[in-house]
Amino acid sequence: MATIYEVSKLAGVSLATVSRVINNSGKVTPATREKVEAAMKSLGYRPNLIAQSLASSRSNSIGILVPELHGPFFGNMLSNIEDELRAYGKHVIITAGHSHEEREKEAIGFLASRQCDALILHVYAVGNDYLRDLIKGPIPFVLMGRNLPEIKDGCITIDNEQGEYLAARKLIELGHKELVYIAGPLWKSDGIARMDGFRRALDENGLRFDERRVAEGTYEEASGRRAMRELLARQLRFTGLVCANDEMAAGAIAVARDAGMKLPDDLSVIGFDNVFFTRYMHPALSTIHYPIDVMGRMAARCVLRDVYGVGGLEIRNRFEPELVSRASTAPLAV
Amino acid sequence: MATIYEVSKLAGVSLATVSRVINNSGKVTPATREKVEAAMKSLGYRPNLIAQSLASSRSNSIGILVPELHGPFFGNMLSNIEDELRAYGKHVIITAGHSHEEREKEAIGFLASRQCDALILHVYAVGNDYLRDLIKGPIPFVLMGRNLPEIKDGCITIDNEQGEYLAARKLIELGHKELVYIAGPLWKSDGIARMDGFRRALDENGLRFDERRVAEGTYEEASGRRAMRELLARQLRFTGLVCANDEMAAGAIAVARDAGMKLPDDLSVIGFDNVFFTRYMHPALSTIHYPIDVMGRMAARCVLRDVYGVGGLEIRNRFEPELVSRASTAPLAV
DNA sequence: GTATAGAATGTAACCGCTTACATTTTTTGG
DNA sequence: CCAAAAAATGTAAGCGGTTACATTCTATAC
Repeated sequence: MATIYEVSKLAGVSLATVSRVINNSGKVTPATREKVEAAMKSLGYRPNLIAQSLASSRSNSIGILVPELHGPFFGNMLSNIEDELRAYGKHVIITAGHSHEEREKEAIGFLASRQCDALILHVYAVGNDYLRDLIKGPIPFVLMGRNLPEIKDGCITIDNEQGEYLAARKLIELGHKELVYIAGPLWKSDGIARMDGFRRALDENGLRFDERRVAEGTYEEASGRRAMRELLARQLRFTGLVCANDEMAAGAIAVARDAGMKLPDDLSVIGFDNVFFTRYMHPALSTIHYPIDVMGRMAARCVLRDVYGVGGLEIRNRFEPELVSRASTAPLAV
Repeated sequence: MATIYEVSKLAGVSLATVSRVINNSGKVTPATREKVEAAMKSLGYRPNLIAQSLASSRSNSIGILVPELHGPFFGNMLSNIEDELRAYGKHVIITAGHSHEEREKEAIGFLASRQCDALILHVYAVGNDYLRDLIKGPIPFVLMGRNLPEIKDGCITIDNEQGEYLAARKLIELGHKELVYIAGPLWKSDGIARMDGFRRALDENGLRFDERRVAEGTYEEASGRRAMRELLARQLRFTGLVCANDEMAAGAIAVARDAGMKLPDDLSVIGFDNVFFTRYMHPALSTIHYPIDVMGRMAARCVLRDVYGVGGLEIRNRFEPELVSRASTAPLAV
């Protein structure tokens, strides 16, 4: 690989001048610029980003930390973040934290030592205190799916409580009075918020919240299956199922079918997130739309604005979930 | 952020010694090692990976290029690659090429200037000649889903032709004689191979291959819908549908249903890839298993072996697709 | 106790670039 | 045509590490 030094020699100018044309900074005569560019081309020169970063203490790369790389949810987010950032010549370094405290911390450490200019964090396991300490650190970050009052403008959130409220209310409006709930992990803030929303819908409609009608899952499909089995084993009667996310809904549906239930005749089901495959399901799954794609873009724009001083970007921090009504929810059969 | 210099001062040793304990290289007395470690801890020191890379021309990071970050397929691959690499303290830089020649090349350029120690490439658009040139370059790479004879040991592939052969044969064995095919993009090598496999199954069973019974898609769900509409518009009779991947199958199924077909009674469908959501579909989709997870791991191991000299790794380069029989395929109704 | 090999540590150049500042060249105005 | 200001270019000191080589220390053998 050719270095800046060879370019400067070939072009007959100094290192500084070459650097100037690379970065489009400072004044350079069109004539010399041309000479330098010709030299660069003829050598196939590409700046060494590592050296640039070290010298300028700016890496033009943004670290992203998500719980998982697979699955239907985060890929979408990553894709949009990368898109938005690339348009401004920024790059992403992606890593997974697996919702595990130590691994999340380690990942943040890695991204930091990698000299990321900023971080986009979708974390569950680390505590707010840890994040508050992180604010004091040198590297700015934006937080997804989680609110930290200290950095309000750097949080991209959605109203999970309201979302699940809408979901449960939908079933109630359809006439269902006997509901069960498959919750997300109740140590995660969104898991709690969603369950709260479910409960509020019951309260507002004079239905009793009953712990026996709730089973906790992990947001994974298999846990949805497990949860549904538990629920069935409890011998309750129910005609409506609210799931804290779509994957668990998919799992629960499979088990319900095995148990002989017909959808949506015997059981109406509603999920949460509106991931892409809900449309492929049969019946297509009703759900709550979580605009993770837009939210990813917004996180990227926060970085662009706060770290790189890009102006004129339209940014929203707070999102409202929306009901998506499909075929998996039907009026209660009389 | 503390630097190595501060550590060395606090510990009362030289830079070199600190470097030695960081890298566990060379000889260091237990006593001094302890002093240094204490100093590092008390300063909260973390080596600057950028500086390390520059000095050592080894970045411990591997560049990954995939067509897309979203969708059901590549997330799985990324997840497994990252897992495997992390276990050896290596890190990934992920980027998307969108099956677009310029963007793929640009991405490779970026990863190269980022001083990646190696690349894992899942590319479609760049030609073999370009890849051959890349071999001559300084940065080793492994190729996924594509074969380049020059670097046989660095290719992780699957027999796409055989896979689609199995798929079509399955339907034929079930008694279906009137098949249609929704192909992948026919400019992609796997798109072609899969169609070849479909054709071979017909040939071997005395069925005629008819271009009117083929519609080309892009591997995306929407294109599966489009393709199915085309097929229906042609007024052919068919009882079996082979799709070049699962997403298109999902789209095609939705359209077939809208047209009044019942699955699997009126139509048997088989996909390809065995992505996670095929199990959530109803009827669950028969498909061809593509072990992208294991293949990701293997790619990672190639890098570990070839670039970092890790020994004793079990590595497979060539994979055989396997038929996964589920409920979407049924014997032809008489 | 001393010579000597081997182990531990230190010194300083270098990785490829940026950038503050110094120097040279060009432009401008009287 | 010359001085002063402005513009273009050059010089050299880092950025935070690694590493070849030089130096110092320790242990061993006689």
